[in-house]
Amino acid sequence: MSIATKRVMSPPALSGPTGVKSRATLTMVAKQAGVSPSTVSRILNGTAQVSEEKQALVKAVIEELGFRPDPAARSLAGGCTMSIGVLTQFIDSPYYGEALRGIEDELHKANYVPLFVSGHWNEAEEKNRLFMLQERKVDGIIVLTGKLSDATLVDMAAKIPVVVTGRRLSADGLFSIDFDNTEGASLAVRHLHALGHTRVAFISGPLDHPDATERLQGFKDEASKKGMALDEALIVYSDYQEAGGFRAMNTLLDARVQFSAVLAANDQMAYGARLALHRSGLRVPEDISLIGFDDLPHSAFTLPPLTSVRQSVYEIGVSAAKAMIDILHKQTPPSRLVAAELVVRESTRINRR
Amino acid sequence: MSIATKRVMSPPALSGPTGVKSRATLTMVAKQAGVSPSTVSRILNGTAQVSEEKQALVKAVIEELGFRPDPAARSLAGGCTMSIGVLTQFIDSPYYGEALRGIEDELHKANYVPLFVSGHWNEAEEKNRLFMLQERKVDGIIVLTGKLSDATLVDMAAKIPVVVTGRRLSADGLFSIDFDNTEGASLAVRHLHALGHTRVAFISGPLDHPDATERLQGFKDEASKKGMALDEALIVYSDYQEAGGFRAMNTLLDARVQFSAVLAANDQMAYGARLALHRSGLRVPEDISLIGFDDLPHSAFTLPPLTSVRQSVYEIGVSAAKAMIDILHKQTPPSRLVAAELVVRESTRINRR
DNA sequence: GCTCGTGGTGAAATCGACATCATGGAGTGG
DNA sequence: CCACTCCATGATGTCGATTTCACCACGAGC
Repeated sequence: MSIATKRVMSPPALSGPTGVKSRATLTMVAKQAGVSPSTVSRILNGTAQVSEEKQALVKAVIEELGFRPDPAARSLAGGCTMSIGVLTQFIDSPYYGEALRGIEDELHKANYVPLFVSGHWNEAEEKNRLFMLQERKVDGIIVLTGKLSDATLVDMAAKIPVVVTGRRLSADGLFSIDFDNTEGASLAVRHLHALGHTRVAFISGPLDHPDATERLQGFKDEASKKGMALDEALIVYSDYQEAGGFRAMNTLLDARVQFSAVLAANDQMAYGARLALHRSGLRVPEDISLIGFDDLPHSAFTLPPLTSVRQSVYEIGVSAAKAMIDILHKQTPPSRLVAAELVVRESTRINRR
Repeated sequence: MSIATKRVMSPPALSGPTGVKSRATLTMVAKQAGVSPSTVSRILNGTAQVSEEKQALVKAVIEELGFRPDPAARSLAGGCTMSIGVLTQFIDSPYYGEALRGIEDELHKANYVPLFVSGHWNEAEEKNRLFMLQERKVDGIIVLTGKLSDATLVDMAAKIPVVVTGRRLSADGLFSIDFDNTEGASLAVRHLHALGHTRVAFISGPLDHPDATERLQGFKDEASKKGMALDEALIVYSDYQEAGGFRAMNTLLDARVQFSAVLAANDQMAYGARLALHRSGLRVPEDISLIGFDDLPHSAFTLPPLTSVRQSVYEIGVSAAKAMIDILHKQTPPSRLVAAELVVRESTRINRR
């Protein structure tokens, strides 16, 4: 209805930075340059050889007309859409947020556009969104962790390039980027051990998150290696959220378990735990040492600034995007296992007890 | 997970474990139902009247084949793409993040898909991204604040529905949703005044953000109305970031200005300020009261939990999305001015001095 | 009784780019 | 000098949906 009216106002070209673009079409470029549309297309995609002069000529015309191929038309005709689907879990997650930024920045450099969708840690929803992405003909899909089975991903990779973070997986058209979660947890435990802590509590993430189990494993392994206490009472399970960390800390406190340090499986839970500690009159780090995991940007500003295991999530995002571009360019991306690093701030201290 | 096979039928129409499904096309539906493609299209978009029986028949076939119209083809043919462009500033901003979630949730209900792009508080970049969005033929655009001129937005609204937050603006095809920033700041000042604070410092956001100037204005107005101190030395300008709040607090402290309370123009700066206060041996709230603005989810877990001016950013997102859907349905969205509300926690207290 | 809408429908053109195929001329080899 | 390959390039069909136009039947109006 209103669509009919809209179409009329195109011709008068106002191609300046003001932004009103009368879309130039490939055909217009062709006519203007005195060649056939096929030739223009060929130049655009480098599909076949074209003489130097025409090439230059056409490029000039493209520039002049400010022509940009229509993604929809491209997609229809079977070409690429220059867009990459990105499955995250919650669009406002402080953790994955950084990865999204990395992806966006990197993709933009290569002229690709990300399409962000959220799976909300729900397998059915993730599948659904992935399906939508394919429906929208994205050229590739980046999956940030999630609950999908490996098989699902491998299957999908047969049809479309996939890059997945948070697992170690390899298949045709599939590339994965993993963090060293176990090593990260070990790092934290070693730090605590060096400070003389022998009884440290662990607030775990939900075990249906693969990274949560890895972090837990890392904690257990290193603790037992160092001969530290490892009773079940020292471990509580929570949900990776602030409120969950708060509750977890309280159950730990209520159980009257003895410990001089706490390792939280992510920073958000550490924040909550820290508040719970405060409510119980326990000081950090004087009475209890506290370590987080992820080193969210905010952790440098908590009270006290939080010691945390750092994995540059931004870098993960960048790497994932780069890997995707590589795959799209038919190159094999270099394998990357993002290393963990301990950022020591002020929430940990020597055990005086 | 083995149940997954049965669960998928109407919405995603995923096929067997292989996942590969040769997309049913409109033409296939038409043939299968024994009608012409035109008729199917008409039923799909309600473009014209179709007899009851054919309508039912075709709908059945669509269901059976799991047909979903191809967005690209639709877009090409001039129909709608069922996608809405969303311009945010940083994809990982804790503030806008909530709005994005609201938008995503609401849009999804109406079967629309958001396309998130970031402007990075850079006018040229914002224009550029907006341009890309139009190129991708989104059906509408939601702009979260940003630095674009009102004129730019109004111009754009002539071509495509626009919903913008953070300003009060009205034009054809343009709808705006604003928070009551001034009122929010007033609220905070009144609270402080009631607690007996007469000298309160203000850490402002960058003045090229319209909301920052409004918050500053609200602070000034209410402070003078209550006859509170208002020397220039009490006001410092920063960048809405944690680190900026930290620096701002320090300049305030270094300048040896007298004050018993601090109002930060957003929570992130309040976090930074709080750390700076701690570094100087000042306690919150015993020595200094502190109020933030935005009430980020995290603020309930800071030490002490932060009193803050709440504006449900999630709601803003939802409202923006709803308004967009309304416009797209040719209805006039109800005007909404999101009210501010003070969440009193533990960072403020009676002034004893 | 004959025209004039009008509601229901199909045929065909179109959107913008890509891919296949056809063509004509330039370059080799026998 | 003819045949044959090898370009560069143009013509044409295709992707999947929308939309315009033409058409047919059926009542109503004069």
